[in-house]
Parts: sequence; C-alpha cells; structure tokens
Amino acid sequence: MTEKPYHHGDLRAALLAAAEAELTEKGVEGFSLRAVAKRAGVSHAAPAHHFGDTGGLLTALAVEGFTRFQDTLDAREVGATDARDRAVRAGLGYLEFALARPALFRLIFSSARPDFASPDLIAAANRAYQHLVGLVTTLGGGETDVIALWAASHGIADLSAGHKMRTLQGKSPEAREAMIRAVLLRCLPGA
Amino acid sequence: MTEKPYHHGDLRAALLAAAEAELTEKGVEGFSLRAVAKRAGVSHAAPAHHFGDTGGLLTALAVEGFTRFQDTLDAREVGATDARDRAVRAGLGYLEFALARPALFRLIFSSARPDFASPDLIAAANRAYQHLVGLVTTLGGGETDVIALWAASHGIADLSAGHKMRTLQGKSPEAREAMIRAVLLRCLPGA
DNA sequence: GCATAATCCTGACAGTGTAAAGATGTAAGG
DNA sequence: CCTTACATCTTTACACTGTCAGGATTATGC
Repeated sequence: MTEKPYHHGDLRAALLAAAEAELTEKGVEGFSLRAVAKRAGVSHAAPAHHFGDTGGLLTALAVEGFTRFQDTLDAREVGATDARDRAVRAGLGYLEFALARPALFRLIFSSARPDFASPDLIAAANRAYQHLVGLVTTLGGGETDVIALWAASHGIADLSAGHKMRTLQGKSPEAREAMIRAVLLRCLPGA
Repeated sequence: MTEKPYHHGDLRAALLAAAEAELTEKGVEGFSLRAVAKRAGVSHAAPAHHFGDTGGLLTALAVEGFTRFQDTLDAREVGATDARDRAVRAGLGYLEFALARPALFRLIFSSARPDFASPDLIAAANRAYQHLVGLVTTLGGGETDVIALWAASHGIADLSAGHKMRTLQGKSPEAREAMIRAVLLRCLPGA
C-alpha cells in the first residue's frame, strides 16, 4: 500500500465521512469545506470535482442524513406491541436521532445550505414522510392526524436538540420517555 | 444635519436594524458582519466596539427577536373567547411569527451563533416560556400539557418556516387555521 | 501503445471575522 | 478656555473561507 496515491480510490465516500465528522464538531454554521478536504488528506479544491460546491457536498450529506434518520426510526419501531405503540416509538426515534446527531438533524430540517430541490434529497425526504403517513393511516387517521404526530415529534426533537426544553432534560430517562409517550398519544387518531 | 458626522449618534440601534435587514435577506447562515457595517454606512470594524464580535451582535438581535416573538403571540391572543381559545391563538401566533420572520425565528430557535448563556437572552427566553406556562396552568394543566402545546406549536411553526410541511401550504388560510386549531386543541389539558 | 477522460493539485482572487493601532470627536475638570 | 481623558470610528493587517482557472498525474477505452 503506497503512502499517497494520486488517485484516492473512493474519495467521494471519504469526503462524505469527513464532512459528517466536521459537521458534528463545528455544526452547520461553522462548516468549512477546506477543513473537510484537509481532514480527508486531500487538496482544498478536490471536493469540487465530486460535489461541485459546498452546497453540493451538504446536499449529498443531507441525503445520507435522511436515510440514517429513517433507520433510527425503524430500529425503534421493531418490537412494538401494536400500531399505536409503533407510532409512538417512531416519535421516540425522532427524538433519539435529534439528540444523537444534532448537527445532521439541523442540516436536514433547519438549514438553507443543502439544495432541497435536488431529486435525491426530495426522494429521501419523501420516503420518510410516506413512512409517517403509513403509520397514521394504519390507525385510521387522516391529514390532521399526520400533522399532529409530525408536529409533536418534530417539536420535541428540535427543541431538545437545541437545549431549549429544559423541563425534559431535568427528568430521568424513564420519566422523560413516559412524558413524551403521553404527549404523542394525544396526537394519535381516536385519542 | 451634516452628511457624515464622525460619531453616528445612535450607531448601536442603526446596526441592529441593518443586522435584521441583512438577516432576513441572507439568512443566519449567510449573515455577514461586514455587510451589516456597509449597510449602516460605517466601517467594517465599527460594530466591534458596540457588540464585541459577530456573536454579540446576533445575541442582541436574538433578544430583540424574542420580544417581537412574544409581541406577535400577545397580539393574536387579544379577543380570545376563553382560556382555551387563548392558548390556541398563541399557537397560531407562533406560526405567524415563524412565517413572517423566518430568519429571526431560526436565529432564536435553531442557531448556535447567538450566546444563549447571555443573561439578557436568557431573560427574554424565560419571559416567553413563562407566558406559555401561564396559558396552560390557567387551564389546569401540568408539565406534560406545557410540553404538548409547546411541541405542537413549535413543530408546526418550524416545519412551516422551512417549507417542509407542504400539506399545510396547499390549503386555504381558513382550512389551514382550522386544521391547526384541531391539532392544538388535542394538546390542551382535558382534551 | 496512445489518445482521451477522470481525478487531483497549485495558485490566485475576492470576501470574511477579528485584532491592533491610529484618527476624530466629546466630555470633564482645572 | 484649555487640556486631559475617554468614547467612538477608521485604517491596516492577518489568517481563513469558497470558488475558479490551469496544470499535473493516473486510469480507461480503443
């Protein structure tokens, strides 16, 4: 294995990994393309060929973020006792992702830097949304119920990621989960 | 009135106004301190004396933003038929502010650039939170109810400000408001 | 093997935030 | 009134940023 081959091999993936690390350390607002390149051990202009500009890199990262977001929800849903419990668990997964990867959460939900007109990103976002719709329609809910569950889940997650909701931070994990379950249950159809 | 006095007179206020204009045009992530100074017709290092660094300016702007946020909610609450309607109207004001001033909304809720340890900012945020607590406790609600109403209001507002919730965008203003009222009512105590 | 394309680097440019030091006005005290 | 101190603003400088143009290197197709 040569020390530094001119061609990286899979620079695109390496840049994405470096970008995610950079993002979690500095946040969306402190994100630096040159720092990502340096972290990947490559020249500062190397990312341009793969992603165009900074927005392109962040768009690709947002696509990856959306799938990881959905993965976290899916993982939480396994073992659900019934359809209602499954919807509640999805909301808990929403929060879990926001707390585990706040920067990625901000990138996909509260940033203007990715190109949200990108077909890939639209597709990734739609997958997550359609999954939510499926959860609610299984319970016999309609548009209003989708909005209710989404808003409550997102509100708790976003406020918790920004450390705004200190009432929840103070509680023990069990008490916190019980509280959130109670809130989410209100948003389910036929409550 | 001389054209350009060396001392501005009230540069601090002028910079805050310029900063808000700059923020609404470029967003938090495109915010530039030098552009603010140029907009105020002053040297690029002038803001430093009044606000220290960029974070200081954005912190002061966030304090102003929080009071305007609360003003919007208060304005919506006048004319409420009862306590329940008042809480619902507060939620509608939450959304109104997020749509009218999305950049300011992002600054106070989803940005890491202001110094949220600043006493002024903490005080402004606490005022808004205590007002929410008052709305809920008047209805006989507890901690869980506060979280429910806040999360739903914030979720709807944040997702709408980011143009993520297209279900609501498509509706007419009347249908939209009716839908949101239905969601918020679920979060009130004794639903 | 050779032309071509893909990949990565170097160098340059305008723009950014911040710090230091100088310029200019204001205010206070004698 | 004059001077001394202070507040305010400018100028200059530096390191850093994203992006572009052009050159160097390697892989690929024929």
